[in-house]
Amino acid sequence: MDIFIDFNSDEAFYVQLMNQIILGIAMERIHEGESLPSVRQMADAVGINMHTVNKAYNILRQEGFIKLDRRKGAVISVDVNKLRVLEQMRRELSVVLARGICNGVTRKDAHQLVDELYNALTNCGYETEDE
Amino acid sequence: MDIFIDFNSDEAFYVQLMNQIILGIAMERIHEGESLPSVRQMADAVGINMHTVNKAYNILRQEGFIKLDRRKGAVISVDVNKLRVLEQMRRELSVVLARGICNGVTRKDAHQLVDELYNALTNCGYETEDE
DNA sequence: CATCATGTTATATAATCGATATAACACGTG
DNA sequence: CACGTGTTATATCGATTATATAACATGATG
Repeated sequence: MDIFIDFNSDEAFYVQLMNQIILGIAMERIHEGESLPSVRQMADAVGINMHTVNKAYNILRQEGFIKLDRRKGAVISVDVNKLRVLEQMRRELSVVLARGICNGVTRKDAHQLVDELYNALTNCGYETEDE
Repeated sequence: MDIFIDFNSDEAFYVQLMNQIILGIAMERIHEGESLPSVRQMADAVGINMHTVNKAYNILRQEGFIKLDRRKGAVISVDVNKLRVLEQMRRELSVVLARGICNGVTRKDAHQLVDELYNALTNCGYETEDE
């Protein structure tokens, strides 16, 4: 998991860290059962403070992406909760889609974007069907 | 345009205001050429400060949703920039989709969600095609 | 057992952000 | 002119973000 913090971004460091870890899990660049670097190691590696990393890890735990174990550190362990996540997606997506609709993004465009991102995240080709 | 600010939300007031206006434009509850209430009227109406409304209006102008005219106030005037918005959508969507993928949201689920929201926003039925 | 690294917790500080308040200015309209 | 408008300038207050230093309990290692 190579993580890069953009110090000029307007996104908080802990949010950048969280997002990249979530992307990493989705892209299977890190797998269930594997551990993230310790808060101090991660902090050193990406150049931010220990407590900022700790904050990110704790929210990730709270959201069910990792489990914190004093022995094994921050272990990837997704507590699948499809309904909860679908609700969260619905809320965030509605505004994103509205922005698009105002700017001429068609339904087809939106689906194409979803497919594109889905492929990029799952690396399983160009098929539109997945079940 | 009836706008409601959730004072208990963790979302900033000016973000809530922006989002509801963008949703309003997408849903055609307010149309190109029409004006939003003045910053002071809007502030009174929803119960927040004038400067908070001003901040929202200015960002909306900066993002090309309205034009500020001393005569006509905040006029809806979408400066269509599909490419810019698609880039923004790509960035925001990737994290949303990654969250979903980690939680068992399939490609089909994602498309279904897009369709559902697209229908809700555009009120044009249940068709999956739109061009 | 002693050492070490770990997560955790507690403070403290500085900078930034969000929200409000008051005031003033330039401008267009009635 | 008087009024409402957007705009700008300060000031204040609280919360958030990020850092820093320190301490503690615990698991692993030698």
